[in-house]
Amino acid sequence: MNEERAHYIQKIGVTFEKMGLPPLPGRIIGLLLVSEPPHLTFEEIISELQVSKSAVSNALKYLEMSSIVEYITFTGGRKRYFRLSTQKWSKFLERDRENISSFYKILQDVIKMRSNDFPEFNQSLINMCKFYEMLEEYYPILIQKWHEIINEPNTQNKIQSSNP
Amino acid sequence: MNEERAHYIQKIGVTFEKMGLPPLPGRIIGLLLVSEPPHLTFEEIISELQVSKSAVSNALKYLEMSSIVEYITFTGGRKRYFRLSTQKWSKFLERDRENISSFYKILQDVIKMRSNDFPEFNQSLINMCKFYEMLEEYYPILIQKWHEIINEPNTQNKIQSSNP
DNA sequence: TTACTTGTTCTGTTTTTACAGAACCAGATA
DNA sequence: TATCTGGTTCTGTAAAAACAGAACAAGTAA
Repeated sequence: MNEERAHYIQKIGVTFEKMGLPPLPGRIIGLLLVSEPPHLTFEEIISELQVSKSAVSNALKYLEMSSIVEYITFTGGRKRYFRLSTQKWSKFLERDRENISSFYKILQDVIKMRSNDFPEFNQSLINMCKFYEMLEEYYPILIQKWHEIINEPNTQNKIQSSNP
Repeated sequence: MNEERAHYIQKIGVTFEKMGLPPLPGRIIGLLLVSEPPHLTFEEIISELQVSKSAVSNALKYLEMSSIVEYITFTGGRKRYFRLSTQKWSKFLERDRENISSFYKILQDVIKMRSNDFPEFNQSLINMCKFYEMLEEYYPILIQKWHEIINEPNTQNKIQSSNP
């Protein structure tokens, strides 16, 4: 575990904490991002991050439920290799959107509940609503566009990495 | 404090908790959304939510720093009336985007750090990056569009609320 | 069968968070 | 000046979160 790696794992960890994940899941994401290979065993995670089995077990359970991590097994082996689930990545992104969308629904209810005694405030709530409407409208388009871009065969193999 | 109001305050509170806010700030947002008038004094917040002065003081400090709540004073009075800062609302939204953007920067660094030994994984990281690039590109456009929509004078006064 | 590998689950501890209560303080008022 | 109003800050506490360590379980190998 060299300095730079440890630094990134740390940094990625706090970034994901800010996004609402517990600390260890955040650091596991960091570890799996910088690891070569990008799949690690249970024990490797423990020894790299110096945490207990139980903590790792719970953190991995959390990450699997959140569609962030999955595991694979190699030929016949019972041992699991955990890795970032890049396929389901967009599913994870959607979690934020669910919060947004649930707040949007609440806002609509609130607007209906309110009297007309404070029209300025009501209007600003309506304006907020409009923003979320736009978000709901454009987000699926964005996802769609993204799938188009990453499936373009001519860019598919343009892998750029500085280390040879 | 009637049933329906209390229910919404609760619901809004948990929604904002999921978005990373502490419980009381979340409930204060809920309270200020359903209150008529939409501005309340320090004491009113205390008596409505049945919490301590210190808790409210800290929660309001937190909400002001987050650009969610501001206060106004009426003619000469020393008393502050706290309300949702609907002007700065988009600033609050931007906080999420800052997390996203900081993760995007990390991702770019990680891609540079990695060897070419696992090109498939590297490619999926690059694809993730592309999604964030798109987000960074379209979000400001969305904000811009939103401002255009809410400033259209013909829709400005179309206030629709069910209660007369 | 025993024993080992690969985790999981349970129990307890440490740390952090959220809040209460009281002391405190600054400006307005009497 | 003292006193009241409108908060803030300090100190302590209860509850929750994050984790460690040990016991446990399920499959594999010997």
